[in-house]
Amino acid sequence: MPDRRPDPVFDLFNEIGIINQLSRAFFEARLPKGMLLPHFSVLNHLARVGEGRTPIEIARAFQVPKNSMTHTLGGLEARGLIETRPHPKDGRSKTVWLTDDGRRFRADAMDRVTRDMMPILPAMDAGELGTTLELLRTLRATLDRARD
Amino acid sequence: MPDRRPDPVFDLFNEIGIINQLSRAFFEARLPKGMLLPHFSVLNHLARVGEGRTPIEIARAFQVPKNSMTHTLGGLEARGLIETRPHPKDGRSKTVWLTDDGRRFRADAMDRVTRDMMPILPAMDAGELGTTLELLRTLRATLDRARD
DNA sequence: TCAATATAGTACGATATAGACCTATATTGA
DNA sequence: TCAATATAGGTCTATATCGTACTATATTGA
Repeated sequence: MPDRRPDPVFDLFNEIGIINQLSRAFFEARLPKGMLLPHFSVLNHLARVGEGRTPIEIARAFQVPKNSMTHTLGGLEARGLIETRPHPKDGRSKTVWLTDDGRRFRADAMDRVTRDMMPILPAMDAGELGTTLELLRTLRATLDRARD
Repeated sequence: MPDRRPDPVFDLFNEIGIINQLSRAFFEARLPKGMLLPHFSVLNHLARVGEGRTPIEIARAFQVPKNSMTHTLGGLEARGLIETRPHPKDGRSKTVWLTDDGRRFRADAMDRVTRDMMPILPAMDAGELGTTLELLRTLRATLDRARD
């Protein structure tokens, strides 16, 4: 008879929630006042995945409501770290680009966080890290599909 | 020469952030209007780990600021799902207990969420799940220690 | 073709989250 | 012992988050 209550999955969500809190705190302690994790995450996303994305694409990538992303992008634009241009094909939409300041800011922040992250890494086995990432990606895809 | 940029760990944090969003949405879609994931999480924590905890202990368990926990507990108390009693040993503190309504509510919500979670489970290998939980607990402990 | 519907983004409002500061009680150590 | 310090919890405030409703543009299909 299979377990009727999937405790391990609840434990997993619980652990994920706690690590989310801790990593948010870790990052934000290394960002200037007023900059939050979502700001850094979006800059990083643009630098890694590519600029010229639309706000809705970015919102989907982070699985946050588009309103939240509008707000985050507003903060970045007010600080001059991104700029938006009209969408060449879709009049309803627009595209998001890093400014030079934004690129610089992101690189600096990344350096700072990376440096302080280094001592943490040895605690984790590379193989297990791979397995973990794989499982989390599966879980993410499944949850994504489960969302009617 | 080792990788100077711990991409996999950043990827891990990123995946964790996204799953956090998705699981929050999954749970909240199955809770009555106005009830949020933190409310359910605290009820569940009390039921599983034990009642009679102080607010500060609960805040530490979830790694959220005590103010946030005060707010969450306030919501639960206003709905009659928990009650607080003075701390027997510490006049500054108090203890948190489930009410009968709270126990009932938590059991019902758990049933609903568990039922809808069932189809998701086969996507995950039990062994990998164990490895993942272990690694995340290590990471959590490390981050916890890194926090000066 | 063009009416019906879908989608991108925004404005507004409600509420969660969390920082700074305050009060009361506990703990510590000279 | 008791002054100095630490801790639990709350208040006040700022802001992040996100739901609802709206406008403008795109897409669809009869």
